[in-house]
Amino acid sequence: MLTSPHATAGEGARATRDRLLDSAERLFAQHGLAATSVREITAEAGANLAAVNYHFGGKHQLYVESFRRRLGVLREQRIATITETLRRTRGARALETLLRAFAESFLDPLLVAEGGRCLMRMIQREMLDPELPEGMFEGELVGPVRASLAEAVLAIEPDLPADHVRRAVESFIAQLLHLARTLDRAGAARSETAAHIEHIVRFSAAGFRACAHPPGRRARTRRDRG
Amino acid sequence: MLTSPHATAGEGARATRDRLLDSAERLFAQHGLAATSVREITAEAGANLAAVNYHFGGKHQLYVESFRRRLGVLREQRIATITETLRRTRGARALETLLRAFAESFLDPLLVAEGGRCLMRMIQREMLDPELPEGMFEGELVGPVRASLAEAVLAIEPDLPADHVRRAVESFIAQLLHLARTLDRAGAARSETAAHIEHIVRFSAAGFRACAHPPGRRARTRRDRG
DNA sequence: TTGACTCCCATACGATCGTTTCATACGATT
DNA sequence: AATCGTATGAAACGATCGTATGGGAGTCAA
Repeated sequence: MLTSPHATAGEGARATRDRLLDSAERLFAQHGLAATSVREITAEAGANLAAVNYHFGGKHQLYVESFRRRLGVLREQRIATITETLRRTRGARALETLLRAFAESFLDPLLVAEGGRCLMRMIQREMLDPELPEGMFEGELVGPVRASLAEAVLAIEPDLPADHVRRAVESFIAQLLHLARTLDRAGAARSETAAHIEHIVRFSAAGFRACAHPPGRRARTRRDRG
Repeated sequence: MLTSPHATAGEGARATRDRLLDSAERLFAQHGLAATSVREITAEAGANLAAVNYHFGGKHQLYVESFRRRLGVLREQRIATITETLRRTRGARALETLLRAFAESFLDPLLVAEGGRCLMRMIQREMLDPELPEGMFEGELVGPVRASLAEAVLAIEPDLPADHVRRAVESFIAQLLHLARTLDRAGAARSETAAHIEHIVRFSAAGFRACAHPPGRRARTRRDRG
């Protein structure tokens, strides 16, 4: 009702469809798929109850669509951060710089307090109760980003065993996800968050370097305070 | 119907109540509070639909009760692992030993494949959508365990700044939670899991030691390959 | 035997859910 | 002007939800 009742056909349709996606994203993030009713979504979007089935064919497909809309850009954004940082970073502290840049990029959607907060919650939910088509989440976001980050770390620290790096990337991301959960519940002060990121970077950089040959002695890559 | 229809009054009642708790725990863990119906629970427990309201006063209180039943023993079990390991461990690798013991204790409920798997999922859910009374989860499990582990690490590595240790404990637990999620979805082979635990221990031990004085130079506690 | 109490059952109630149906209004096309 | 496809609206459908109700079976004390 904010715009003219119908506008031109195509334009009006797009508006309703997008308003549904926006409301759905917010509500699905807040309460989950099962606990969000179509009536809630359409009411918040200022649309008719039947609009969801008309535009998307059902509640579940609206859920998938509201997810798909974000997955691609999030993936490209994160990978771009990685390759960009890798391109212009050299020196003994390159690993820390890379991890810091990725961490900030990773948590950025959460800090802007805008619609970004939603996506992070949707991701956490999807990790617990997968509702997306098989492999969509892993294939379109998690897998590529993980691979890109591991590759970048290996470019910086070529002496580390690839297997160790892959696991360390998991450890690093696990901490970021955990911090994201914490921030999501109690939106901490910006400075406090920066300190937390700095901790994760230092903690993880040491962890990345903590292994040269898996079984026996510790890493001694001479890059350790060169 | 497995036992005699009623048995003695007290005994029969206890049986139904406990069967409800068991089924509720499993189903709440699998699908969440909202997505689990009272009818499902009572059907699986072989009880009447009204039994939930009779014994617990409602669905939500059954949820809380099925949680409370486990929180205390889990907390004591984890703290006991910490203090016990701390008591009988000395030497340069004491930190690794402590972390390994805690990690195995932490993931143990997941590996037994019995009812333990449930609790882990319930915890992950509770971290996303808190349904328990305010502070119950944090106060009865998370807080005490976190404090106990931080204290133990400080006893082993007294030179580390307490602030850093507290954050590092978070980082360590974040990795365990992440691994728990992974194991929960795709129950990996036992050996694969052991290797993953070993990685987390080494990664985290390095992270714990990665800081002597927060801003400037790295930790050099001389314990690093003494 | 009676009454009180505990536990369980079958059933019903009101609410809410996702989805479907049918009717209408508008712009574009012929 | 007549027609068609698109977008929306109001209303209803059948299903399922959590909870409430009333009664029956069992035990125990008086």
